[in-house]
Amino acid sequence: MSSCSQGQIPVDQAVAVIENLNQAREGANQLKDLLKDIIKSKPTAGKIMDEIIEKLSSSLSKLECCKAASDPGPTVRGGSLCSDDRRSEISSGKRKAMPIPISDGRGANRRRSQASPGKTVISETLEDGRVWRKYGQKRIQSSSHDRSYFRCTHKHDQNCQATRQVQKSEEDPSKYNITYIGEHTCRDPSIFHQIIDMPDTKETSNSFLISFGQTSYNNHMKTIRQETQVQMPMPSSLQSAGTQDCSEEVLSNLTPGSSPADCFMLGDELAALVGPTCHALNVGSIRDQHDMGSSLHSSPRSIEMGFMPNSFAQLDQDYMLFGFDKEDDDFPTT
DNA sequence: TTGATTTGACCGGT
DNA sequence: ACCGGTCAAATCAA
Repeated sequence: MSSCSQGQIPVDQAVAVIENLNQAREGANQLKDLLKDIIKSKPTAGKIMDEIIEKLSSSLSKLECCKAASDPGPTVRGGSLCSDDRRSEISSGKRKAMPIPISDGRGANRRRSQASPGKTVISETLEDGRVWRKYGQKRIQSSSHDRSYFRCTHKHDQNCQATRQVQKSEEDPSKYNITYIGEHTCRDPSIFHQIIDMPDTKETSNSFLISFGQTSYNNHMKTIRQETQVQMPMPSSLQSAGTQDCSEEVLSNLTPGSSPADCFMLGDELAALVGPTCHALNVGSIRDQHDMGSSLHSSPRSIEMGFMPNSFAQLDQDYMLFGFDKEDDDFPTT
């Protein structure tokens, strides 16, 4: 049985969905074009259209990846999943003095095939909601600006193959041309926002959010269905005393600018705060469930904790997320 | 101390 | 041989 790598959607259905999404995106683009005069006077309308198109594109790319994953095809990097695990072999000293045997993988397909140019976007910011790690920078012949190379932070811990290339725009150096290559296969909590953004999808029907903060979590959170959201003031004891321990099985999902010290333990106090309003959450027992995947994501503006029973593969089911704003600004959208 | 960035070297494709 | 993508030691920063 051929199915997507997440084991959720049969490929034949995925193909049909891709077809529908393509038509929907095409229609949205046409609609945007037709409404361009209205969009000029009401930029919000244009923004909404852009978001719709973006969501469709995002869903499409995920499904395309899903479909591609089911087809036998060339591997991205010579089929080696651990091609750069050579650090342990080169213990110390200059690399120049260390001849590398062909058999260790260095002779493998090191350069990515140019047959897959990736998806290029122009952005004023490098932020896109993902956590990237820079691994190189090169002066490019055809450009006056250097090109920077980023890989997903979770390349090693989750074998995520996503990379991006960032280059300042030739036309407008204040903007960046960002080329995304490969799909994220990691489960970065940043994508929780994308899930939360889609209140009508199946994904959120089983998700829960507790948001602490002086104001609503942000505009994203306003879209969450009422029955799965609990708003409450930030407990003072969590602001201070609760920050010293981080014994959860926390993945390295911290965004730049954050620190491990931002993590905190959710305890019985929170369970008491949640109370019967959110009886589906057995907060007191969460930290005792060792087979539960959990992750923590923090940024200068918010802290989120996600808990997924059993494995990341079941992200869509019984997913729980906690978060609160440190400030009452809108959460950065990317 | 640990994780991220820098930067020259290495390597494969053209 | 050249170009561009990636590696990894050195360095930086928190």
